[in-house]
Amino acid sequence: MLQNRKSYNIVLVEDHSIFIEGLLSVLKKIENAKVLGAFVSGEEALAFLQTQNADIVFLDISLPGGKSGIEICNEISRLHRKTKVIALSNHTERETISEMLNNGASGYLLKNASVNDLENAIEQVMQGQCVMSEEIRNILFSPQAPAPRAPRLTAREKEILYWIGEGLTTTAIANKLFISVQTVESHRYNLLQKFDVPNAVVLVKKAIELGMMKEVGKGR
Amino acid sequence: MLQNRKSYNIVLVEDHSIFIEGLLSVLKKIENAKVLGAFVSGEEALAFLQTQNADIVFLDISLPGGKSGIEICNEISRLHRKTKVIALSNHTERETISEMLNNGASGYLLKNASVNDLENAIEQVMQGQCVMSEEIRNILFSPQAPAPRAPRLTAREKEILYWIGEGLTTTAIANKLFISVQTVESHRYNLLQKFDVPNAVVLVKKAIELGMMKEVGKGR
DNA sequence: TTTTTTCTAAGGGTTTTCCATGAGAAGAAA
DNA sequence: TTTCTTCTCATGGAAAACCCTTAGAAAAAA
Repeated sequence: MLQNRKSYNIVLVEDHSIFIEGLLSVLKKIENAKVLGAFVSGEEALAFLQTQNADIVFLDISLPGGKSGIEICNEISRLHRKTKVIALSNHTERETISEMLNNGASGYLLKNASVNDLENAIEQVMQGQCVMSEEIRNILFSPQAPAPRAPRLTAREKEILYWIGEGLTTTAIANKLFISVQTVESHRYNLLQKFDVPNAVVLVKKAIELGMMKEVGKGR
Repeated sequence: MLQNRKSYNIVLVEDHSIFIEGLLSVLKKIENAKVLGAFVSGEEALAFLQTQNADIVFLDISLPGGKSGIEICNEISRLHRKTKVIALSNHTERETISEMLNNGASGYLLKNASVNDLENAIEQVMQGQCVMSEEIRNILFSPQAPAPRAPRLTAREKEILYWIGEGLTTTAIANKLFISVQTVESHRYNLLQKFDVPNAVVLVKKAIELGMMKEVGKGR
């Protein structure tokens, strides 16, 4: 193969120095892999990429400093179209994985990947394919968890919901938001309808399960 | 120092092969460290330790196979008194950390440890001291999360609480439990008192936070 | 066997929530 | 501009929750 002639330029972004050592050591064994640099933060890697072109970036998701791997991934693939990003992480949440792929990653490997996995990944990604660990594939393509779909709430409803969760009565909420009691009751009623629940207790419980009770509506 | 003459025999237990590579590479740089073997599962390591003595075992917590790092740690320190175990993990939950230490670990390092950290850890542990990453120390010795102490509930109260959480009305609960509505109301009232909350919404919310809503009271 | 806790139940009143529907105004989207 | 969505407010009645105290019986603990 022609491509085997030239070696691929690789950049590592990873905050665990021991793991970097491992990657270096492993990549050394892969003949057409050449590591240009290893960086602890995404910002450093971005700066480096402005000076040199890389073919592949192995990118961790949990990074120190302001930007997460997801943001870094987005920037790399925006600014350096030819550079392929392969996520290298232990995160197995469906959400995280698709975030990463949606932000331009060409692959997603778990950190327990073998040398072979790495080698294959490099090869495939350079051929324009998308690679991911078996486990990741399973997570991504397994039958969606039976859609615990959250109702779409309006801004006001989120606010009301929040205060209900704080234990305020309808009257108290009305006073706090400077609107009439009837209005709050309307929102309350609509919330119960949207969530299809019989009362505020189950409403809040369900909202918590759906992760919708996190400081919603405080500001306005 | 005398101790520098002989090298420490080290065993690695870790299921991420790349990380093992990193460890090997890093430990190679530490003069008096000698790696006897690296194992993917705890069972393998235990078997190995029956044939050879190790001074130090670097032990991951999440391991494939039946036994967790915590169990392995326990067995190693029970069966091989002279062998020191250093946990090498990314888990930062107070619970996990103290579990590990209670089961005989002499140290707890995070996986983002540097070469220096490793070197120091080896040295200190061999001198009979206990080592841990700065972050771990902080977690362990930081002021206990102000004890979100859960009220002690009676069996009946747990049951009532559960059904409130399921959205049943007082009457419905009374019917379900074959007791009078007044009784249920009493329990309800007492629950609000014990939790010091104004209504059932906050009651359930707080109970969820305290982990008290898990299949409570279903059986009786 | 006392003492304590828990479960049971009641009274009687106040407050809050829930139901269901209608409807005007303002802003955003088509 | 027209349509859609959201926010607003209202009515009026039914149901449920909350308040607080008292109290007997049974079970558990001391």
